[in-house]
Amino acid sequence: MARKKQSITIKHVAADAGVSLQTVSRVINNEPNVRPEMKARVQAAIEKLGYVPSIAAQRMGGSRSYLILTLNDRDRTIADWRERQGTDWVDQMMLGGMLKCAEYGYRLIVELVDTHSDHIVRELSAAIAALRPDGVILTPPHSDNPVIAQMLIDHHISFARIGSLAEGPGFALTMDDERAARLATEHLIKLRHRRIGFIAGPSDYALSGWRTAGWRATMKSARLDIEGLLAEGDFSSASGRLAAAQLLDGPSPPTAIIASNDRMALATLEVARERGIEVPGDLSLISFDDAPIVRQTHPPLAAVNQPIAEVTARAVELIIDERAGRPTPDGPIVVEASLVLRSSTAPPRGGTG
Amino acid sequence: MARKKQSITIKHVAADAGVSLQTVSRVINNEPNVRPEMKARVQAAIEKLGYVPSIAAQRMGGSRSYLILTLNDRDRTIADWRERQGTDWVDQMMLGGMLKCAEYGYRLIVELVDTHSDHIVRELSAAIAALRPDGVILTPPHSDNPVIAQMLIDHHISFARIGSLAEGPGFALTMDDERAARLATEHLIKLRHRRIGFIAGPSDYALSGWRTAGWRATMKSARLDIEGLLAEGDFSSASGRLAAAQLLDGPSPPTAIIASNDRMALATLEVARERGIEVPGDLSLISFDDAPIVRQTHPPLAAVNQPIAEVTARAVELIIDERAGRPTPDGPIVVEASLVLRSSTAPPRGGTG
DNA sequence: GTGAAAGCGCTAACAA
DNA sequence: TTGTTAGCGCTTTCAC
Repeated sequence: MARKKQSITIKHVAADAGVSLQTVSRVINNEPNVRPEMKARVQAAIEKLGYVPSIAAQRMGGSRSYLILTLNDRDRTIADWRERQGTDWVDQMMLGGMLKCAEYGYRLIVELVDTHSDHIVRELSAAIAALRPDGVILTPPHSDNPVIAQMLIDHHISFARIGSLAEGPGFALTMDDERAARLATEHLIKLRHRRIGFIAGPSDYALSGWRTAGWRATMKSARLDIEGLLAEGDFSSASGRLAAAQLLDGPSPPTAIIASNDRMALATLEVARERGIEVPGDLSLISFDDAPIVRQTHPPLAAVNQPIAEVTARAVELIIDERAGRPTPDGPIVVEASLVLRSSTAPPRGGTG
Repeated sequence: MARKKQSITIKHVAADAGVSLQTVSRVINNEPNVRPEMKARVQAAIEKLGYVPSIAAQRMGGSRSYLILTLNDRDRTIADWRERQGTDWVDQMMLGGMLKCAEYGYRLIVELVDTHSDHIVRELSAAIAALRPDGVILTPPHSDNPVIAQMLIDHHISFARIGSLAEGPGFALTMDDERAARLATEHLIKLRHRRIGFIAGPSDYALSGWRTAGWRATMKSARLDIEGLLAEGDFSSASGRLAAAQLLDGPSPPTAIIASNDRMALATLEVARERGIEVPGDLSLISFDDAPIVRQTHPPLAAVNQPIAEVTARAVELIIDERAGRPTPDGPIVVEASLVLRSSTAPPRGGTG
């Protein structure tokens, strides 16, 4: 077996095909103005030599880097990994994003960044300078961060914002959290619940507002009172326990609760169990996110399933399309979440709340 | 806010500090032969301008790419992600690998490859040619693949093999599967079990052999018979069911079972439940891997916890050390797995098997 | 200890 | 339609 120490470059291909470097470059990049015959010859040489362009060199030459970065919140991501509860967000992002990237010869790099503004500027600058990615995918809670957006604009980097409805530069993609909350609320109303509690997420996440709004609007349409039925957590388990306690210990507790994420839903389940409140007999429970863990609880939890893989794949596609000069849609892209029913919901005792 | 369209390069730093490009380069790379005074001046300029070296350019210049690749089995990884059971392997690799990479200014890129030999050569070639990684981390079942090793050697790329004991080039890292299986077996023996079944993994994974060997050796030391107590699965749930059935339906079924991964352990739990066999009353159960899911079952499963994050961090460290010319250890690196007890084990009914 | 030169593999702008 | 010429930002020689 020959030791090919020297990797083969565009030069070798050009020599083998008997054409200029530029022609090879044109073939590689699928550019026009190459006769089919030439193209075939070059491609034959590429095949034969097993040539693959160097991304570093392509970058240097001033074109694409074939790198797409995802920006994820460092603390939250690491905490999720450490807890080993199954980090659905990152997993599903990789599933959707990496596979789509691979289709186009791109790579996805996960970049963890600090939430604090001054850190984020430094970290993102460094990542951009070092990697020169072709595109960046923003995830909550960074999706609508104006500082990040401006930096990306300055550097002429395409970007997508997952979980965002804001207009402006960059592609906005949403799973329509408001609609998702509505679905959950309507399901409970249909079961004849009248006192439906809601545990909101932290306000630095735009989606927290949308989810709460969806619940609030649906309750209003059904002429149901929401007095004492809203509590706020920060997505953590501890905050979920507090919120659940607040709702359940009130003067007129809910017969159903929707929690804005899995962790808080699990906390609610715990609190209910401690108080001898049966789920779903005494209390129906619906969760947001549908991470692996909610399928294993007793009872398994109904949940809003977020199509993170799909939305990430779309984000990648949009970035690549834009870079390639293909037309891209205008408004926000909507990939709808769905409600997955399991055995955590039931009619309230007595048939009405 | 100024629009810095043109990113700042080593030239700007050199100009600002009033030195040559070369001197700046030396400072960046911490090379000798720079007077402290010069060094300080250059570093001040770097700070001031917020300069970050371009990885692409560094690569081009013929030095490090600051990229480390992990090679993971495509089908298995995607299947895990799709099932959404919490993909512990990849998560934990990222946790350990990314954080360690970040410490040294490296990035980790997850590369999915096909198991088939001819595909793997093509895919790895392409990845190497495109990315020119400084190092590659091999995971089972690719850790001892001689074709991969030879390619990496040919390209002078450092590599680490996770879950390998083989000598030869590349760093071998192991979680000592044999010892882990011994721990599990000994725990059961101490509980007075005498018929301890073992569900092995597929033979294309070297670690399957080690785990089985650990169980076998421990049984032998305790003078316990293993007749009819070994079944083999392929890490899938279906195979786990078959294996469990094979063991439990035998003439003299085990009072305890060790399964070589979580999925097969869960399958065993299911099969037991179907047959009315109580865990841990009638059957003790220990799992390998300790993925999130086994904490949520009823009962939660005792499991061998694989320190994947730590072992990946070590692998990254070894690669970076080698690249930096620092001394690296000789033999295989051992990061020991531990046995996590939960409520799935108990003495056998009647005190003896 | 420092600097000037050449070149890494590729693409953009130009010329033919 | 094709080929030629400059760079891209950095690191490596090898002088000084």
